[in-house]
Amino acid sequence: MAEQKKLVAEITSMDEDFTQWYTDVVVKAGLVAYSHIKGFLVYKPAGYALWEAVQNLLDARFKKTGVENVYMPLLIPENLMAKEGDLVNGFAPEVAWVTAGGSEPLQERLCVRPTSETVFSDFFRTDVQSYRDLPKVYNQWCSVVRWEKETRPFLRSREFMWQEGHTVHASEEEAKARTQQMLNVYADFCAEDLAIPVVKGRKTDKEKFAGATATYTIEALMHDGRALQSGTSHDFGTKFAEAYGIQFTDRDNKLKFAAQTSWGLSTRIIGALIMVHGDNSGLVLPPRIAPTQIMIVPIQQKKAGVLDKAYEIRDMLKDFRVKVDDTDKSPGFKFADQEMRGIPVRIEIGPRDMANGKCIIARRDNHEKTECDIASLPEKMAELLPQIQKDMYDRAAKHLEDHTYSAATKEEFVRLFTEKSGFVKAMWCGDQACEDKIKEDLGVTSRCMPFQQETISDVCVCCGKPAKKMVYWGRAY
RNA sequence: CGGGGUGUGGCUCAGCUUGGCUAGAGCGCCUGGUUUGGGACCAGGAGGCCGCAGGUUCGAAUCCUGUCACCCCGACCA
Repeated sequence: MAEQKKLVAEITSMDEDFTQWYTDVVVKAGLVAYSHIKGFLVYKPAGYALWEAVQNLLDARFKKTGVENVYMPLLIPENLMAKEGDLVNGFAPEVAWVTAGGSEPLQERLCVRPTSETVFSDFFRTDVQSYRDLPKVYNQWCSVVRWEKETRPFLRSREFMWQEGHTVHASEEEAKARTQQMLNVYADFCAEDLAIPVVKGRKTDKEKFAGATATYTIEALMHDGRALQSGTSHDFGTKFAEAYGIQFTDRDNKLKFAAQTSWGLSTRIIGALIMVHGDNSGLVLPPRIAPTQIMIVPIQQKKAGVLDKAYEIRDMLKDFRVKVDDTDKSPGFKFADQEMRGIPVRIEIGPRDMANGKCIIARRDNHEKTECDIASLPEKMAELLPQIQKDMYDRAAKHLEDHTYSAATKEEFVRLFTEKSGFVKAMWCGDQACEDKIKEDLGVTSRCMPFQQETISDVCVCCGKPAKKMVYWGRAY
């Protein structure tokens, strides 16, 4: 039953053309539609439901750590944006501007937020006066705009939805602890809810967020061996506080600059979900995130009692997110369509099964079909859905492991990136010139300096000087 | 921003080179019927200022000029 043959004719095989496969899945699974503006997407119900599920699961994790949600303005005056030099320079090329209100030109142009450090900082400036006001652990769910030149659904769009957390603290240690805490929230969310294993680490100075003192990241590996930065957490130290004047009086009656963090995870994570778990029949959703977990397909649904039985099964399974496909499409169409959409479990029920009180259960992740007593379905599903979740994580973890290589020498490094796709662990001297050269020569970037360091050799894989850090390298989306 | 390509019913495209009748196909959609365990079939039906503006011509989807948009490939990015 676990046949690999392509059951759905409309999508390109992922081995043939991974990029085209991705586009086909995104469109055919009904996640998004293109709009009239490049890089701005219509999120259809199936796509938005995924984002809602991300929001619900992640927000619940945030709240457990004391996060409060707020909302900040969409537009930022140019002078406010300009106060922190690195940030402006970092985002300047991709900012969209509002220059007129109605028919009147504006005195000062307004930028559509590419990220909200500036507005949060400006707000904190007046809102924080005493150590008693700290910490403030805020988050907003919103969309931001970055005028990207090349766009891909979910992976890189000009408008994208995300959450951005912004916090202020009385000490730099506390801020640093918060960045790591949130990075762990992201990593746990990916592993437990999305069944996506990630590598946790710190970004090099070249790759870090404009204006941050340190950027931490979770990096995931897609099915084609390319890396995707899936969530970031930034430590600002007191840098923004100094630029925006966020000072507070501490216990010792001294005026001090506050320490800040920010952390974000975007709709890009949906791209990761597609590219980590998807197969040649389409999307494959882990049960915990799947908007619909079980779809019941009645066979010969016009025969007396069949639809009633399907609804009866649905009611038995009301602890799960379950639906009956009672459209008048043929069963074959429904099977293929639901596979395209990634629904984790399908239950087939027809006259043949009804006669002996059984039904067919089909797993989306491995195409396995089994027979099951209708009466024992609730227990069976309570067991099967977590099993699928676990199997999907294990498969992704094995893929990550199998596609993570080590290179001790430059020759090995070059060979691996020429012959293989995935992460390559290699030593680095800490000099940006080597990062630049590696990018130039191989099109490969440093993904992160993992928290779990190893010593592969003593010297930099690029220049041969003494090594400072072990780095995960990869081709990134 | 540089190089290449494409704009024709909801979608994928044909027609354009060599201007000419009422602009076509497949898919999808609607109605009715027969079907239903891996993308069903029959019959009937609806739907198009040919991206936009101007020009040439008796006549333009087709030729010319301009313009806009999108796609692909490179330099920048969650």
